[in-house]
Amino acid sequence: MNSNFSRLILRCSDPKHLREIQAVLISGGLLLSGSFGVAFFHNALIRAYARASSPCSSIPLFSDLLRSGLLPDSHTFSFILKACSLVPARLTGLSAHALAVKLGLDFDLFVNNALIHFHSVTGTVSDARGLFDRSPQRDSVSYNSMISAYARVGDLSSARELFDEMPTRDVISWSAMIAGYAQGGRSKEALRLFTQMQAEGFAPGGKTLVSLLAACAHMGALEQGKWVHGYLRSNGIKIDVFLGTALIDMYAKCGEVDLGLEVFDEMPKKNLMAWTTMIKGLGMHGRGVEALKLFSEMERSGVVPDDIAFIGALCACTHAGLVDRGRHIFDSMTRSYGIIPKVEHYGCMVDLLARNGLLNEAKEIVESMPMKPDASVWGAFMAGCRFHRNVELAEYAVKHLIQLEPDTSGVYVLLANIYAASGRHADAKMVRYLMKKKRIEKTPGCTLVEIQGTVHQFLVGDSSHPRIEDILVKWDEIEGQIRSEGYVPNKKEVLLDINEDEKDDALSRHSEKLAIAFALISTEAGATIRLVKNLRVCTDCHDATKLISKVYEREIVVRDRTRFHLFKGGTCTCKDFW
DNA sequence: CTAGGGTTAG
Repeated sequence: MNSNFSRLILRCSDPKHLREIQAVLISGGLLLSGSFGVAFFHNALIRAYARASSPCSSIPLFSDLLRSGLLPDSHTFSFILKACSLVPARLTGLSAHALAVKLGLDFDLFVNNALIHFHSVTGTVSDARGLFDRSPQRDSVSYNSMISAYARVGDLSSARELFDEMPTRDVISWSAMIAGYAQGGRSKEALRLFTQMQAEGFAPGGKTLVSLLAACAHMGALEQGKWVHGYLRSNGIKIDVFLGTALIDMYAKCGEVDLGLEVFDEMPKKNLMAWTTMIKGLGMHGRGVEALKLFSEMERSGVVPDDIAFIGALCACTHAGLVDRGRHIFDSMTRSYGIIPKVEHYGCMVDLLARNGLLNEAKEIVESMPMKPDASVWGAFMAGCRFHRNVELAEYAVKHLIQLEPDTSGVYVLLANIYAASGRHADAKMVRYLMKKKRIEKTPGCTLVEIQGTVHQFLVGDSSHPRIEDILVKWDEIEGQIRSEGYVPNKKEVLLDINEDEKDDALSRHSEKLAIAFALISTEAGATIRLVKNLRVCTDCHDATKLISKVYEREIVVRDRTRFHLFKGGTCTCKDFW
């Protein structure tokens, strides 16, 4: 009887069933009955709940146990620590730790590792490191916990140090390190480590591939991402919500939302994150109407949107110019769901209104919002002023921006561009002088392009690429071709006070132009070209790219800082609105 | 037996 019950408990992975079993035990008065001073079922339940990712149910059981005078064993401790790490519940975990010390329990490898993990999640990395260093013995689990602890706080060099020094690495060590690079935005290193992992004969699991897909999404590495998708299929790895969401995001960020939609439609279970990712993906591609349709569908299916989902919906309105829908959604956020708008939501509204030329309404929001507008709010406002060439309001915005972010180059560059575009060259000069004086450097424009699975990087004015000669020759040819289609270099936004020829030159060295020229000489006729930019695309490059798509009969997909542009036959899906 | 690695916004 006893052993049957505990076997049942330990085999059970569904919290609902566990609660049923618990109810039966309580009604039979068996829950706290123990043999040899140990509450048998009690311990088993604590373990099972922690394992079934229902940690909140473990903790009250533990408190019961302590009140009953029966003793937990050291296995129970590792599970209660796991539960406390998951919740997370630092105080309970600490008292458990103290109790274990008081009881003189055996701190074996399992308990020690659980402690390291607990402290790394609920305390500081250095707490965890202290435990790690003091442990009488360490195995790969201890190392792996420390690696992910460092990765979580972004200390990748410490993580890597441990990774390199550990005697034997397993799949999880590799996976933790790859995840660290992916989360820290160091996608190239994530990919490189993955290649190395495979070379050393480790087969990646679903969890590793989720991180890898995030890295692909970040870099716009479609070929790599597709390879992962193929790998999943050919190895029969089930696409759960995590993998599904990561795939959707990867396809969306690599310019193939429709492939993302296919994955989305095939997902049997969709959680909030999956919906949000799909909605945001459509929004980025300017497919706002579809995004909002999905948002309503999500609401109908009973998934309750959170603040982030609303940001997705509002962004979708912005990129598709749906002002009234945006206003309505902003209201319904509080009215229907009781979500109090955060700065970000006000930022979305300001963006939506300002981009659509409703500058005064946007200004009213900035001035009346219940919290202090942050740099992103002023930034959105200023971008709108710039787009609609309202120098006066832009200056007003910039005064606030410079106060909030006195060391960021973007503000100065935007202001100088506004002045230059409206012919106020003396003011533009003044801004540049300020930048020089404050030693603020302009963030260099950077474009990535994937050619046959390899990602190439171009910086503005960059001549480090091995084929730079060919690239420049090609650009001359391109420029000649598009000039005959009506291209006139748009020098308004070039802020350097150099002569006209040099301005042409500065423009022609923009990183996306170099990348496009390179893509044209290294891909077959008709192949789609995909670029990822770190900044917003400039007006001149946008005009040029439209014409290139027509003259060379290529589809060119450009991922901006915030959205996608699909150039085809001389037009762009953003409808010149970004 | 038990412990360690995962996805979205700005």
